[in-house]
Amino acid sequence: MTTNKPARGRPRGFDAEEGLAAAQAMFARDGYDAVGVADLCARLGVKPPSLYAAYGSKRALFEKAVSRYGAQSAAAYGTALDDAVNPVDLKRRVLETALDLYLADGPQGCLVLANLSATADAEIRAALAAIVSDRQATMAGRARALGASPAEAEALVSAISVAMMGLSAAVRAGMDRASLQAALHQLL
Amino acid sequence: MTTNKPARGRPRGFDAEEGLAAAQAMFARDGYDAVGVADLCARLGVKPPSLYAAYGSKRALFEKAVSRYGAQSAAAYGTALDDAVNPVDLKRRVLETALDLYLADGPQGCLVLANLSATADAEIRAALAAIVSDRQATMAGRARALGASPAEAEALVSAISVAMMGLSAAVRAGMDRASLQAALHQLL
DNA sequence: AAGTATCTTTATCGTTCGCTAAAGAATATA
DNA sequence: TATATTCTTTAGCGAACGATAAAGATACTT
Repeated sequence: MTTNKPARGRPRGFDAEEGLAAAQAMFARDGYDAVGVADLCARLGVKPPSLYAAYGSKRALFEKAVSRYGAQSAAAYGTALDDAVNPVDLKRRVLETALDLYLADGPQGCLVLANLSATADAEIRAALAAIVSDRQATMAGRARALGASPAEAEALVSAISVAMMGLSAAVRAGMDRASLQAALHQLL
Repeated sequence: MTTNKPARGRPRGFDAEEGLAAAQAMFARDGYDAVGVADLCARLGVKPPSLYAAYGSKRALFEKAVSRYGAQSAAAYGTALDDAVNPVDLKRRVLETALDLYLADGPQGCLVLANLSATADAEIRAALAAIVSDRQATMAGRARALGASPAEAEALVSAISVAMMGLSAAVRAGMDRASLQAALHQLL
């Protein structure tokens, strides 16, 4: 989709999309605060001005990484919502999808939830909270479409949200997959 | 218990226990990384050298705050474990106790779990992880005493741990008490 | 009163942070 | 070839961080 225009000046010496993917992995593993501009530059083999020319700022780079993560995970969650046949089944499918996602590419948890909990930057927390809020609204709508009352849908979404936050934190705390699955089935 | 020795040199100009309580509240609300030495000094009405003379370092102060938190919460969790009549009841009692604790004195969540998720300092994370591990061992022992098999006790403790992490994170994310309670009862 | 021990204040130190001005290098167009 | 445009490098800025040396203040002990 990124139409390769003829390009005017000196071409960029690195792949911006690869760099974004690497940055996303670093932010997911270590968190926004713990990943420094120097770390990112070292990983991308680039000096700070190149990184700033390509992405604008550390925050902008993080937000691009969050967008990328959202696009990646949207398909999995969409399938879970589409396939659900009733509200309780929705909860099970969403949480199992989440756990699979959190354990993919190493035990990194959820980029959104982990940084919502961990980042000191208030503006970033607000942006992440808005994403979570959107997710919750989508789930509540689907739950109502599956027959839940508004109050039931709210409660269901709250339970899913708490469980997702717990799973993300537990994954990052090092809990192994078997224990996580045992925990999840106890919470369904 | 703190025997007031006659005191030798110039007396301290502030109450170290009050300062510790204030620091604990700050660490609980904002997290270890986000609370600076300057913030602590401003809150205690003290210059850095006084704070360092009294507590040693920012990390030492945090660890004292964690100890204090542990002593405060031990009674509540002890009651929950003591009163439990079977493993499932134990889970319910521990999680309800946790939620009450997390909402006391403002929506601060769990000092241990919140900082385990949020802090960039690896040594602090390790110390907090050890505390969590101890807690888990205690709960598993009590679950076995109430008739759970070793495997059942492990699964139960994993579920409790995931739920506690989720509750702490959800509290800190601003979820209201009613939603938290609805979520909790869906996860029991 | 003299001496000693402890705390408080002032004024930083050295490091790391995110970020950028200025100059050089590589591509396009004219 | 000349010029414009864009990226990269070198070098470093200003701010915030945790922490401290040195000097002054206040208590107890002798």
